[in-house]
Formats: sequence, structure tokens, C-alpha cells
Amino acid sequence: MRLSRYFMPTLKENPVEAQIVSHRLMLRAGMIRQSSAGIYTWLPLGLRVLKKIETIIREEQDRAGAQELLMPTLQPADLWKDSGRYDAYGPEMLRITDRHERVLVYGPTAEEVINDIVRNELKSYKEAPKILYNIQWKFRDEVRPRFGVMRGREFLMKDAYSFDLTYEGAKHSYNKMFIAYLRTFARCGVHAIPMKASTGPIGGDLSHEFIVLAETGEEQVYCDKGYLTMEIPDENIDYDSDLEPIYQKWTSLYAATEEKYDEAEAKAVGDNLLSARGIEVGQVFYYGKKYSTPMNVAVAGEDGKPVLFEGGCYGIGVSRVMGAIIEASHDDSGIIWPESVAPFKVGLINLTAGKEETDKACEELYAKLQKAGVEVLYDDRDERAGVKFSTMDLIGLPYQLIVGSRGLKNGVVEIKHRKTGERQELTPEAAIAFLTK
RNA sequence: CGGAGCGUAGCGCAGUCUGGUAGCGCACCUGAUUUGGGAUCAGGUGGUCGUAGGUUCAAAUCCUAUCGCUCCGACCA
Repeated sequence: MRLSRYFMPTLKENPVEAQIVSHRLMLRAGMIRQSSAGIYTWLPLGLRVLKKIETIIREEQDRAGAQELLMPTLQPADLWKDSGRYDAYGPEMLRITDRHERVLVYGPTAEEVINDIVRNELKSYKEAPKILYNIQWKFRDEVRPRFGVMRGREFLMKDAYSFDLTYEGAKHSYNKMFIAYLRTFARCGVHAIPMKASTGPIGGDLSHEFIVLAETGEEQVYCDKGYLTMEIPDENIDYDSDLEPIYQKWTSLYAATEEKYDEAEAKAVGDNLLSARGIEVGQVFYYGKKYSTPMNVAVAGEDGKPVLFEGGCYGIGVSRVMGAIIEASHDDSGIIWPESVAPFKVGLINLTAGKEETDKACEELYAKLQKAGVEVLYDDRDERAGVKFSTMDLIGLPYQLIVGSRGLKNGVVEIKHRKTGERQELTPEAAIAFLTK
């Protein structure tokens, strides 16, 4: 993409309403614009990152055996009356009346819809278990939206739902999602630590929150430093094998949010105790028959009698993950994207746009990198070098490929690593090889 | 919903107390000089001051209503 043609409205100054780093940087880098309180337009640069996070989530869900579907944003109120949550959910749920006076709700979550699908379509125990998920916009009419995309009213959520016949099966599904989450967040370039959680209004017995550690996090959390170096299961993990040992390992060390903090337990950890700030990016629940009972979600068992499902639900705030990554990875100049979610891998900087030798060299590099499938943002604008550098630093691409006439005389271009600030001079060929590998 | 505050150009703000018909910096446009880390000079575009009423010869400014937004609290992916 050529920056001269790209829709990327950056800001030099901090918009006054943006109080936290991720919000400020997303606005300044031209990734989002607020439409109304807690509701945002995703501009091209922001959307690219959102899609990348979505892709990682999707790959890990699929790997764990979950299947993607897509449920509507507008749900019939009747389903919520079925589950008994229509009144319980309260004013946080946006209710809409259509022209026929039918009440719809803009889904804050989708337990009702998925349970309705499953009770209508699954007939036999032979069709269980199933894990189904979707990545869809949700709406929660927060009393006070804030922190930009971190607590919006409209947000993108991955929500998965498991349906098993037994507790053991449900626990296995829980473990699958638990491990998929470890992998997902690690791939997004953040440390997310599972912490025992209360189950809240969704209800149930067993739950963990996944907390990303970031200095600017909202919550105070405590955990054993051992989590920072604990091994993430690799991509060859067999999700049909016994996952309990991995689950046990990842829940063996101390980790608690402020809500669950216990001084005696924390003291027992000793010097290994890490006291930090955190951001909740995901949560997993086992809730048993909480929905299958009121909604009568059952299949015929081996004896022909109905068996109610044991359920669990598993959420990731996709748009929030993006904010959390920025909170965890930025400096004074701007965002530092982990390569896996960066909107572009490399920013190509022409130090003297309009000069024949650098223009020509940049065009060649640009064409070659594109051909090699490397995502490049080419700053071909007639701007001063300083403006280009600060723009690239702000939007946080992992690499800057810098082309100047002085270097070209010596047959080299420069690669700057955003994260470390390290620079290296390479021949154009070597630079391409480095960026393509 | 309780408390606090703010709406004046794309962004950041001054002007409001004490009414006289709108200004600054950045951004943007034109020209020149520049060009290896946020350039300089000159000229310019852009706002019916959130909206609606009211008071007044005259309202960004005073009064009333209303909408929006932000921050603190209780709640949450």
C-alpha cells in the first residue's frame, strides 16, 4: 500500500477525551474514530489488525475442534424469556421494538440462540459432543463506556459454546478451550495468565479469566512469576488426548485478581509473587445445565431417554485484545506491534521522494516485497524524513526499510527494528531476503 | 443511575465573569527556499460558537430547555 493513497488520518496531538494509551494511540494512528459513546468506526489500518487477531483466534478454535458459525446480532426476546434471563439481564441489554411490535434484543452474548439451534437440530447422543463458536459484534449498553475500544458498548467478541453429555466431557471441552486460549494469546504476542474467576451473571461452577499483564491495566492482579516462563502447548497438540495434565500445570501456580486475592495464599508464594496490573481479555466458563434445563436442550441417550447437555461458554473480546496488546506493547513514540498482528510487516521509507535514484530503488523494493507476499506500507509522500519516521514509529510496524541516496551510493539500504531500535545496513537483496524469511 | 465537567475550524485551545457581530497554535491549500530524524518565509481556505427558545438596539457571552461527549463511582469481554 502506498501511503500517499492510503486512508490513514493520523493526529499529532492527543485528543482530549482519550485517557489511556491504547485509546490515544489508536486514534492518533488513524485506526479508529468514535461514532458515539462506546461505538467506533474501524478505519482501514485498525481493521487490518482486528482481522489478524480474528484470524489467529479462528485458527486456534478450529485446531481445538470448535466449528465456526455465525449467529445474528438481533435476537428474539422470546428466547431470553425461555432461559429466564430476559428480566435478569437488566438495562445493559439493548431492546428494540420492530414495526410489528415484536421485541428484539441486540445480543450481548449468544447462549440463548446457540442453545435454541442445538435443541432443534441435535437429536441423538451420537451427535455429541460439539463446540460451536462465532465471531460477531455484541452490544452491551454499558452505563459508562470508557477506555476506547477496551470497554465499548459495541464490541467484537468470539464466543464459543460447548455441548457435552457428561461432566467429564464438559471438562474436556473446557480444557480444550483453556489451551486454545493459551495459544491464541501467546500468538497475539501477549502474556495472558489464567486466573480463577467468579462466574458472575452467566452462572456456573468453574471459570477462569485470562489476564494480559500491562502496566496500564485496570485490575490489580497477583501471580507467580513462573507463569511468565511456562511453556505454551505447541501447535501439534492432540486435543483428543488427555488434556488434564496441561490444565493442572497451568492452574498449579498462584494467580488471582484483586477480587480473589488472599494474603495468606499470596505470602506462600514468597519472592516469586508478581504484583501487576492486568486486562481481562477472555473468560472460560463451565456452567453445566444452567441453560439446558430451562430451555430443555437435550438429545436421546443410549436408552432413548432425553439427556440434558452439560454446557460451557468461552469468550474472547477481540476488539479488547487489540487494546490490550497496545497497552502491553508501546513506547513514547507509539505502538510496537507484535509481528503476528501488525497491520503491515514493513514500512518502506523513501527519504527523498521525488529524487530519481531513491524513487527507483523504492519502487523496485516495493514491487519485489509485494511479489514475495510481504505486507508493505510504502511512504512515498513528499514529506520530510522526520515526518515519515515519526509516522512509522506511531503506527508501530515491526520493520522500517529506509532508502536514502547516501546509502544507495554505497549500495545499501537500512532496516530499523521498531521494537529494539536496532538498525542494520544491508544490500537491497539482503534486505528483501531478511524481510521475506 | 449518583457526583463533577465540557461542547467555539480536522486536532488542541483562548474569548464567556464585565454583551458590541470570532481568534491563536498545529493540520490543510498556494508560492518560494529547503530536503538523511517532526523545516523556514510569505500568502490563503475553513467556524451561522452543539441545538431550540427567550431577554436585548445588539448574544459565543445573560436566562430557560434540550441533545451530545468526557471524567470519578457502582457494573462488565
